[in-house]
Amino acid sequence: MEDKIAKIKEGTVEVIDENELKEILAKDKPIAYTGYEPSGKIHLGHAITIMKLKQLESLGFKIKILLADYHAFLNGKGTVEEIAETAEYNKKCFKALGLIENTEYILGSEFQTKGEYTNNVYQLATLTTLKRARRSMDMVSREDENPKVASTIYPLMQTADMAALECDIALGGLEQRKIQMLAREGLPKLGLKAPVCIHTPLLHGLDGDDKMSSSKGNFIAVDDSEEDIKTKIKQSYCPKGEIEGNPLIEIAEHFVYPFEDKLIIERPEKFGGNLELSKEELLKIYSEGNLHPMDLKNAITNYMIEFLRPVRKYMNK
RNA sequence: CCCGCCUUAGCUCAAUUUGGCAGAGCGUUGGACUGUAGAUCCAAAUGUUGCUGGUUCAAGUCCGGCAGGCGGGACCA
Repeated sequence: MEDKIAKIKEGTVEVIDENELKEILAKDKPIAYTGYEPSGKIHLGHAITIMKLKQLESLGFKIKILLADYHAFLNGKGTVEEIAETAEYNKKCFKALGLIENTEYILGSEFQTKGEYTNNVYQLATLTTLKRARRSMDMVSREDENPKVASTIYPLMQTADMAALECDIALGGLEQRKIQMLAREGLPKLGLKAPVCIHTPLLHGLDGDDKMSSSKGNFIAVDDSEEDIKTKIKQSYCPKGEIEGNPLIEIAEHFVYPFEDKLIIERPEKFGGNLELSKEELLKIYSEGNLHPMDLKNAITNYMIEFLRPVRKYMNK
């Protein structure tokens, strides 16, 4: 039990609430869900949550992935038809990342117009202030000079989703935090049980921006070609000696060390020869300025090309 | 339904009272400097001026219509 909790917490920012998590772990087949707005590219940021879902699956959870087509529509991401296509593509990406057999993929529009669901949304609408709803969308909403009513319906629907999907855990990136907290507050008011909310950290963009995001093009997509991975990493922001906000250090933390004890760094003799670094060693040597950024970049490039090889393979078949 | 205002490069905005070759900053791209990127320096690219009709030798600029947006008013039997 304690062991499971430690595993679940690993690589997350917060679990709200840990005591409730214990109760959930006692259940027979608890349900964990994450919702994704269909997106043109599935990138490493998405992959962090997918990997966490995989882990939850291995710990006995049933996984539900919401392909949130209506949410994307409300967020101005395109026409319903375009979004439906993107959703199919995303589903394939998620499968390529390993969520194949025991994962239930659910299209939002399949249930988000039903009576009980919309009733919950209307109930929540009477309980939620405009400001609170808008504020919850700060990190999620597409920036819009003229914000639409849609952006305030969005968090209410996300709350209703949790009830409809009967989830015990709602997993999401940290940008979801305010919506999730709104949900934890709102659901009990409807006499419903709020899920445990788990938030994963946000990856910095390759350009050093606060957030890796498909709209900014500062990401590595899970199905990027080897060439794309190379050039993207080569052009990445990577200040010497700095660990904080360094996207390549973050990639190492989230994509290398959960799976490998050592990161292999190959470099010519004139630069000191090859190295194999544990996480602690990497952080130490890099922050001391004793590992050249280019060596780190080359190592991460080689690693990520291999890491994502099965994904590319799956996507191409 | 009525009135007023707004719409110019990817973004923020210029374009002299009184029509005269559509510009800047940021961003983007390319080079220089670095064993990476960034910073810095140098260079370059980018426009159906919301759409549409008209006046004029000449319209971003003046007139009409339309669309979208913002603000207000009216209606509240």
